[in-house]
Amino acid sequence: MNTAKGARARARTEITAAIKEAARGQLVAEGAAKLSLRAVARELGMVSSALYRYFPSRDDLLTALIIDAYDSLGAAAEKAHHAVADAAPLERWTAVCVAVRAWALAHPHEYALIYGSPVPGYTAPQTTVPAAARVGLLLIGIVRDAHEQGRLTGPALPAELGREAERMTADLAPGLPPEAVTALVAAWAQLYGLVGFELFGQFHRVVEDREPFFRHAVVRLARGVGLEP
Amino acid sequence: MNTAKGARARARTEITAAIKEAARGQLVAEGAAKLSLRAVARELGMVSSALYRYFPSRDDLLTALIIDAYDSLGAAAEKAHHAVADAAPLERWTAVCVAVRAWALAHPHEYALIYGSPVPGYTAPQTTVPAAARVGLLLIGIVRDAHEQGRLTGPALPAELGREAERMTADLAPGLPPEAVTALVAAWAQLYGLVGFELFGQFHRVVEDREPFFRHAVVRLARGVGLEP
DNA sequence: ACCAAAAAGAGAGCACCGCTCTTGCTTCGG
DNA sequence: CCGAAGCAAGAGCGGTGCTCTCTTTTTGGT
Repeated sequence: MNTAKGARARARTEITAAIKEAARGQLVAEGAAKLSLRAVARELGMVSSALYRYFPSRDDLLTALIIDAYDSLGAAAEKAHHAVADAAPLERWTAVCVAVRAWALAHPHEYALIYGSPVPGYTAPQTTVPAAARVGLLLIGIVRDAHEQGRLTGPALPAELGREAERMTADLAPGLPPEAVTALVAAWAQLYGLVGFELFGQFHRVVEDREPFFRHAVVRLARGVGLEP
Repeated sequence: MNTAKGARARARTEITAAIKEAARGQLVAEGAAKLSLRAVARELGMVSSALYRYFPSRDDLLTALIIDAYDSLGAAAEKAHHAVADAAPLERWTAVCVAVRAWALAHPHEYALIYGSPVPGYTAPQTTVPAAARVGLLLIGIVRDAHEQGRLTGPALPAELGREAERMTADLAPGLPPEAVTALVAAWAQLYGLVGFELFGQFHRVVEDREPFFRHAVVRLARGVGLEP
């Protein structure tokens, strides 16, 4: 499908990729706020206006980078999970969480792009949703397997959440106990709280030995969801 | 100390405050990335270069806003805590967490400023530390009271964390059980994961009935730390 | 095979930005 | 009362995102 498209189409995809790569380089060097279309164009030997043939605005370039980042994170998590796919649910859970943290530490600016503050008036387009969901789906799958293996213990849940818990269960993971789904969604958010605090410096002079701390916290998260040791 | 300082000093503090207020206005309207010194100056009827008498750079203005935001959040949390200071630890814990969430929802851009991605090359100056610590100290105090009342139950902790847990305990909350301190630090980070996900749209089409969900998650957090119901 | 249409690049230009420097005016303190 | 310090103003530098126009190149239908 590459060669059949003609020289022009091939050049387009190549240049689009080159732009994204150069932009990613700027991202790791300077951060999202300093990403400059003109600098990207300069690096590629183009004139700035030519860039607008490929991305209608700076924010669209950022959106493309966001989707790539979600996909990169999702792929890293999936790869780590695949390596322990036959292990116990708790191990799989830990592997995914550890992979998320490792990816974040390796790509801090891209992590900030997707889980930090959203840019100015910008709201993430629907396009990002599937890529963003990959880690969540992985965690749901682990809990589902545990449930089917009868290795999921259920905690108590206040009655007021009954309705919402059932709705979330129907939407996200039908068949699972609603209490587990509620705890899972919370654990999902809390995981990124841990990663974000480490990455953005909040743990400075608070947590020093971070990897074991993280592993421990993540196991506690899993226990909260009902994953047995 | 205001009137005794002479007209010039009084004017300086007033203008500094006016600049911060105008900047805060821009912040809620446009977000931190679009905060423009020139626009602030325009709004105040000054010329842009005059602003540099008060803040040596845009980042310094942002730093001032960051400190104010930490203080505003800390004050809101402390006020909410004071209202239930005589209640059971779990209630006090919940009150503080709910206040953090409420403040974040009411001041999303300021929340993004302090708990979102850090700006470009910028590292938070040491000045922000005391203001940033207020909520954490509140939570520590609640757990300490629970411990002194004998209402703190301790969970198991892997041996590998012994060293780090003891160090954190000595630094943050000497006298408390190290397992509780470890869980507390994790819960502290996880709290902001919950708030951030709601605020930055990650819960869109996932969690709908957010306040009860949050309260529930926060109670689970407290249980994890060892606070009895 | 040709030729109109579509796509792409180049350049000039607009309005804005952070920031610096110089020039006068006002207030302060000895 | 007067020199020094603080302050506002203006011009200007290099940078930004983005638009518009003009030219060249590639494409696809007749």
